Amino acid sequence: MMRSKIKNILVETASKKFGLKQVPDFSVEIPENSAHGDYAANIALVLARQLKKNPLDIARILDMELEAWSLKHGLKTEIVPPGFINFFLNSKILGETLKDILKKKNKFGRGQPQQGTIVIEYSSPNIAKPLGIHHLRTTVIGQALVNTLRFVGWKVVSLSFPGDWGTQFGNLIAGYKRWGKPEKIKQNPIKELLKLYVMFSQAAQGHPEMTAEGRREFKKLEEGDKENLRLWKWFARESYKDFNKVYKILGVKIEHTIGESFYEPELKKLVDDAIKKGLAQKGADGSVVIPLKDSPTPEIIRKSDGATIYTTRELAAIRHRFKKWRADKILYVAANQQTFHLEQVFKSAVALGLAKRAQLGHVKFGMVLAPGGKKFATREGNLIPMEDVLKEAEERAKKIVEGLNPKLSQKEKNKIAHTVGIGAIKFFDLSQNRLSDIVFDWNKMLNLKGASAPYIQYSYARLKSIIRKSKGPFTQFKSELLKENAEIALIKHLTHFPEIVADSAQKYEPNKLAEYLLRLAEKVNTLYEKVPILSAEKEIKNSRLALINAAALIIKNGLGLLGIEASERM
RNA sequence: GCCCCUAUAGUUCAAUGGAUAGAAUGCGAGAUUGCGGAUCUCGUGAUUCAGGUUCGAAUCCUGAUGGGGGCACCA
Repeated sequence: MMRSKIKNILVETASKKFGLKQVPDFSVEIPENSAHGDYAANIALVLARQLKKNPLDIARILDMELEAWSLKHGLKTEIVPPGFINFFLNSKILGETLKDILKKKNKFGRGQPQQGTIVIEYSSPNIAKPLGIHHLRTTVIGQALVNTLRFVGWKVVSLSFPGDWGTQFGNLIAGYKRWGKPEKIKQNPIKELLKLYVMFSQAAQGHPEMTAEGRREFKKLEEGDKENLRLWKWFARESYKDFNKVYKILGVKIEHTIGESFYEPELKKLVDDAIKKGLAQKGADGSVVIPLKDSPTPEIIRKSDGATIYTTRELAAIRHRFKKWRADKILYVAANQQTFHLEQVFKSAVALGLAKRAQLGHVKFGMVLAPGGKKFATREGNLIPMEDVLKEAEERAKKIVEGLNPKLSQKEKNKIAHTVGIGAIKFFDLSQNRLSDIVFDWNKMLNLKGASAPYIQYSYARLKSIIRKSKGPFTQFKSELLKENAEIALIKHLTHFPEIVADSAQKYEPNKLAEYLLRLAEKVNTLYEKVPILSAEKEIKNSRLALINAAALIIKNGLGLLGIEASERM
């Protein structure tokens, strides 16, 4: 990547020229304003204070020293007040990049495969409830992170950790025993189970004897009660069928699904060992806690009734993951609300010697809020099933396809509606900063115009349309023939793809890549309007075909990293 | 009460401490004998407030205000 080459040579040159042991951190950025070059370094500004020199003088000294290197690497430099060094790529190096893209295709921009193993836990629904709109972000962001981190060279283990164990299943079983009807559940399993759970939770409010009843049922489940175990297995089976249906629509593939219940057999020993080693303490009421420094509360790992708790299972999971996959790191793609809880789990894991703090990371994100900015709550039963949202998106997209391309076959229309509708929803999420809240709004989410996946997909389809109409060739070009502004802007943008993907992966910020793809589509559309391709003179035509071929490759690959499909027709 | 996230055009979002704060949408004006008008071009309009640090602050620090979330035997 050119950016890291520039950074490295600047560090090297500065330390040599000014006798520095440590060059302070500085940036080589990709300026938004093209007049500021293709890369801009602020090293002279950063060094000015330390060296007590005029930043412009420092920039000039560095630039002179770099002259030969720049020339060799196809860069023209420029010193600009107050002390920026701007680098411009020349047409020869741009041609080389274009060639590289056409050769490597969807491998262009890939990182070296040696960075270590990272486990990413995401999309962990609770059984006996449908996947809801509130699972959208963890699922979509999680999948994008899996794809991008893998692309830049990490070995990635993708993992879902469903909530299939705990007191809530005591509540569910208690509700079922009170009011459940097997034949009704067979008809519509998830909907009925959710109803029972909600009914019981509501009835238990202000009725401690019912709360105790729920806990008792879970305790029995944990002790291996046959009837409760049978019910639990049944509920779980139905749930996974339901999840997989939605994942299929969403195009999400999670390699491993290991629920909380998996860790049940090892929990007793885990807690007992912790007590034995003096890392956990038994309270007067029979509960067991891990005392935590720098935390307002200790963490409970066994309840006073002797049953385990979520944290206990999390700790067992951490131990298991490090062992099974020899992981260097575990990332939790989980909502901001989980921050305190996960912090407690991480601190507990460190206290028990299961992990170093730096190996555990919480990739947090804002909430999907109900219209009006309120939280969706399952207890009140107003959960919005993800499946409904996805179906609605497909239907809206279908209407648009009908209007635009009525001649396509029904089958093809459906396929395009799926690609466009699902893409729109995913992009709506991924194009925004992870941390901000999203207010759920059908119109905005499904708006197929403007800064959206369909805009990018449309650009792709137009390129593909030209490619279909021409007979090629698609890889023969002369870079000196690509000299229109629109062409140069596009090639330059393509050059930055590896750098953007690397940033996006490193910061766990898919919106960086989403933004890049929007800009790319914009440049493609501008080129499309300004520059004729099929009607151009032969050599120019071939060069332009090579260029749009490369652009199409990058769009397709970039969207793919976000988990979004691109259709050749739409 | 304590803790976490957050505040940027009317609205929805961008912007590693860096150059003239970018888009989308909305509104206004324009572009089609031509490769797909779901497009393109131009215009309009914003950093919550008060201090501080810095050559330079939307960004960092302190305080205030607004919004969301969380605070051990739920997950």
